[in-house]
Amino acid sequence: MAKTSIFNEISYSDQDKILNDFKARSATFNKGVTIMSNLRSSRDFNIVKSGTVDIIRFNYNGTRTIIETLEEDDVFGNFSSATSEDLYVIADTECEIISFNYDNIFQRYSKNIDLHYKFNENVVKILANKLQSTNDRIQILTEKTIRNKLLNYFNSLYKKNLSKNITIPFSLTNLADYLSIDRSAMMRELKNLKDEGLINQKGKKIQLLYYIN
Amino acid sequence: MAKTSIFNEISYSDQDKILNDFKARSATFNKGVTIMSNLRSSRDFNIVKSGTVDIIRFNYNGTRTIIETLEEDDVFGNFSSATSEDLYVIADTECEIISFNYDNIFQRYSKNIDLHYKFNENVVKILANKLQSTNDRIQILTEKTIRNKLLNYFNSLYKKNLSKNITIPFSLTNLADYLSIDRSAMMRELKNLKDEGLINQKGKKIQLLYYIN
DNA sequence: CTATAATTGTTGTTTTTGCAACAATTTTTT
DNA sequence: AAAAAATTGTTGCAAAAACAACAATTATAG
Repeated sequence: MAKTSIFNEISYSDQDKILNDFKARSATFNKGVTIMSNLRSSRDFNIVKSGTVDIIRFNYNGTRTIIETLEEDDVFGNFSSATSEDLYVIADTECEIISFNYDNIFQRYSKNIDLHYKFNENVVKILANKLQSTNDRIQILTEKTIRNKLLNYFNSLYKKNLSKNITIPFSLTNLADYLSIDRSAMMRELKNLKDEGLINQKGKKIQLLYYIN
Repeated sequence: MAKTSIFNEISYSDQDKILNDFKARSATFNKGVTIMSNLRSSRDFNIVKSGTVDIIRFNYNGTRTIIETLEEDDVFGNFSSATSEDLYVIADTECEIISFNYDNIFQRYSKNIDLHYKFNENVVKILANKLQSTNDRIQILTEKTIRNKLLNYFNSLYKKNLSKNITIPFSLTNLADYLSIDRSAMMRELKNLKDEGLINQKGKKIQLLYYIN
């Protein structure tokens, strides 16, 4: 199941019809702007059409954590977070967001229904995909040691890019947070991996020196 | 978004039409039987119509871990697992499973299309729901201490049942596995929680004595 | 261009967790 | 009903991770 875009196999003119029929809203946001402040209670299904977006949790101590970084064609909505979390969606770069209301998507129209059906198919595929990457994340988190979390995470990047030269898509500080481990402990473990000749690392650039698969 | 069944708002006679149009297969399995042995490579979308099934991973050391326990109306498919995992689906009790092939679901028929559209709506809602509970699980796993993992997990059960008297739905051994913590360390922490008067616990029965929300 | 903020890199110490091993209890099988 | 298997409950000890604190480097903003 390869990555599907919401408008996969839908022509531009048909895309317009869909946007129109489903009363979708399109908006552009400048870098740093808060796109949404209460993701959990949103009734929208949103697509990142261009740019990148961060999903962020503010911790009780005032610090903020990046839960996820989304790129073009990624989607977000209330399904993106746990039931008790309250998340913010923030523009990481200038970006365009298209928003559908759930109720509108499921409204059946006599016209263009074939088209709507295709759109729904894409939505299903995207959600199934997202579910799979969420499960990937769970597998990483269930690893018991920091070393195994790191190696598992590196492998997932390796599989995505099919290259042993990988670049962490966020800061090391955020990586520690993403893997739910202490940053200094992670740095120590990265050093161990380097000393043992398993990886090269300089900042976010990592080269895997071990045999995979 | 309340829990949706795949046939939500679809009459029995219409359900038959859907099963027929989409060439769904229905099968009954006895307790203990392996329903599927290679979930990751499955091209099916499956629904538990009755009974309960376990999704299981066999660890390299020969032990098995329950990844998930599914009940009536729950669904499973290749989206249920991480890309590198190979999982087994096993009947926990006698159960009936309905399987759809992805390609068939997305085929458009001129007849009954309204019905198919409704079915697709339900599929979307179910996947969105599943994504949310998966995110709940991630939130629990990202807790740093065993105590916080336990309390977070208890809270999720509390929210589900709206009662402070909760029953762990699997053995304590499996609970430790689910939370990805050492069993003995978990038992120790349960004892601490009891000693501090935060909970009562006897086997799988737990009573929450602390203030929630 | 300089000052300020953020991130990275490092280390010692404390706390938590995992491991191992075993007895007690409960459940399942024969 | 007895035997076998699985689960629960405990503990000492070793290993791993978190915490804390700070210097060095890099990025950002005025």
